[in-house]
Amino acid sequence: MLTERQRMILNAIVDDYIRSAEPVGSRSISKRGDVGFSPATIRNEMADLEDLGFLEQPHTSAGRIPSHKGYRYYVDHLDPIYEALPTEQSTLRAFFAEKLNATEQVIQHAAMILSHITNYTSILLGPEVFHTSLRHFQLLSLNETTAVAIIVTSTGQVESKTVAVPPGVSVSEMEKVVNLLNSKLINVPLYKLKSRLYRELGQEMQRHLTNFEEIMSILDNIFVDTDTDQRVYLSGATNMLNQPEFKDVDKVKDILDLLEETPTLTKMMAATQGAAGIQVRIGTENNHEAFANCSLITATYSLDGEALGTIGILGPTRMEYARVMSLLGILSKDLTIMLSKLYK
Amino acid sequence: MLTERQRMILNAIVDDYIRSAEPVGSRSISKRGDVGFSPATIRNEMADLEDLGFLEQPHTSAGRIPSHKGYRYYVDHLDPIYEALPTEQSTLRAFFAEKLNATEQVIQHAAMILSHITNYTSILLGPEVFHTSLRHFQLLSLNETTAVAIIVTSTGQVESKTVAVPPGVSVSEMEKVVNLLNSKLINVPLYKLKSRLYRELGQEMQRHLTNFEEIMSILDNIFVDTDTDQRVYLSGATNMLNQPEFKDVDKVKDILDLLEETPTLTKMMAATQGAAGIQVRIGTENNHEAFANCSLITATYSLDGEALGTIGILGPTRMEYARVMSLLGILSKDLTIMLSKLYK
DNA sequence: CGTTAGCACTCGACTCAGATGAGTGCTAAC
DNA sequence: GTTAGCACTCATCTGAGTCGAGTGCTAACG
Repeated sequence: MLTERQRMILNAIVDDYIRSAEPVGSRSISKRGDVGFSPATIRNEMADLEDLGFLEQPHTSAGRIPSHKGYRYYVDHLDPIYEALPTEQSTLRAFFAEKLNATEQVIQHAAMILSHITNYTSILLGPEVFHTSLRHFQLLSLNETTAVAIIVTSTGQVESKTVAVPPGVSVSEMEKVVNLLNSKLINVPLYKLKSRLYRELGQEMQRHLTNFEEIMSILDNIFVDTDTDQRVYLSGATNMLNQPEFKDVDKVKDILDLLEETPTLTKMMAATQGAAGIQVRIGTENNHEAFANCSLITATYSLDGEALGTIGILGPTRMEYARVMSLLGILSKDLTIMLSKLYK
Repeated sequence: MLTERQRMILNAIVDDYIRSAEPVGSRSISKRGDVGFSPATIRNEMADLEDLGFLEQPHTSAGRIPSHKGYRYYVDHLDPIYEALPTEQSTLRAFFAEKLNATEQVIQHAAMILSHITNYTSILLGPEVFHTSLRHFQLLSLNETTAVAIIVTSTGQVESKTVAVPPGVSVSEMEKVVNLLNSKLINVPLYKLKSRLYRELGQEMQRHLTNFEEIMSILDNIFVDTDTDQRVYLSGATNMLNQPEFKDVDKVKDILDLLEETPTLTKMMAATQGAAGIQVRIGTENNHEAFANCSLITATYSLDGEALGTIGILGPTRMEYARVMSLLGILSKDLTIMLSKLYK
């Protein structure tokens, strides 16, 4: 589709623009050395690239900037063997040297490191509780009307939920249920918990319990959120303010607002959950008005070969794709290794 | 210290400036009606107020803006019977109509409501785990080397921590300790837990346990953070960007950065913990460079007459003190009532 | 025929001078 | 003590002029 020379020129323009955030002119490309042509020749090619939709011109007599299509081409044809700087790699490795023994801590800390190294905003999705399994269940009554349910998952996460207990349900009855769950449903994945509960234990419970209906509704209540609730960790949101394209408050306000909306974030991050490798969504590919000038790069970490969560970096469309992709690749692999060490 | 007329003029200037964010001139004060003097007279008084340090002038031929001292005077002499608008009050009340039954949910939701109503940033400090007492303790082994400790407090909060288990410590031994804690230390405030543990149970444990030292170090590990860890909830950070004085990215960057630093926030919020009533800290009174142009208004909510946590609003020094103070007053009282209903 | 030098042209960014007007301080009169 | 009047200040706005980076086009070159 593009000639080799066009490819090189497009590449040079994107590179330059990523560094400078200013429209790139034919002269500066020519001077770089890696494209050995005169400005005039490059101008001709640039005009062609603009016709093809890879470049844009803010106004006549300005240089060119990459269009979304241009970024997309750039990313799709990126040199795959690019390696992050050794200093960055070592910072990242140092993180894994630290002894952290709770999943949540690990993820949270990873988010911080990632935003610090990259100078962009990091968004991490915690382990998908959905796919972990039940390790221990407990119901503790707080007073006459409320109780707290505690679920410990196979990854050592502790989820708790306070629920209302209808009058008439006794402590001893609840204990029966808890014992039943702990003896029969250990190691069942959480997303199967509800159906297994009904299918296998329904009859037995009905026999043992006088307030079957009420107790079932309590359990429903407990498991309703737990299995969709993927915790999202955000770090370095204010790094957005460092970007020259967002030096105008109005432009960055919508972005930061959206970052405060955890449900939306979760949904956005989960969109590529399961896809292998490193995903890049450029500008409008994010399907959010506010992120029209942002790119999101994501990777997945896993446990036992099953995707657990997602790590991502949000930056301007003019972001250092190669560097960030390399770093995310390293971190996702290391997270996978670290988590499996923790829970094997 | 100030004459009645000076007080009125200062009041009028602060009011006007809070609304308009623009330096206030003598003419506009005169036209308001509540100060029945000509611009010339008001000008004279304004000059005096500036000499006294209550007002500042951005430049000759501009109006006056309140100095920190001016705001301080304004706040200290605020009409104490100011009432928030009925519509705002009803929004706030509606919040308490919702049935929420976990402390954490309540606080988090309150933070959201508060930032929405006020259009400022809300910072809430969750119940001080420190002062709640132990309701239930549990240690669950995850694999050979790690275990998860679960602490349920009297307010129904569930705190968990994953800890490393040194080799040689057996499950049965840990169970002994757990049983001991649950039978002897229930209802002991968390901050006394460690000392009680050593004083009362040290001997007994030493008798029962072969690995006394190791187990004690695990317990130390578990209780070390729990008692200082006050969770902070932030909402509406981006509301800062709405303020005209922060329309410059550089000015707001430091503020948002500081808001991301939870430990600093916690410390700042806890600074007035325990003080009765509504506290206002204006500009540099916050002891943070970045908040030099911000004011923080806080109130405390409690349980059983003991301060549990703090709710606060952060805004520009030019913030609607009366309105916010009224709203915080209402919310803190209602929170106190709601929490005591939940846990009595 | 692809490449390049040359040149006229475009247009945002910057600068500077003048006009505008909100607001002040001072003085003198009420 | 209060106020009208007035000269003065100074940030903001406006428009003209300049600058320069960058373009597109044409003609010449190898």
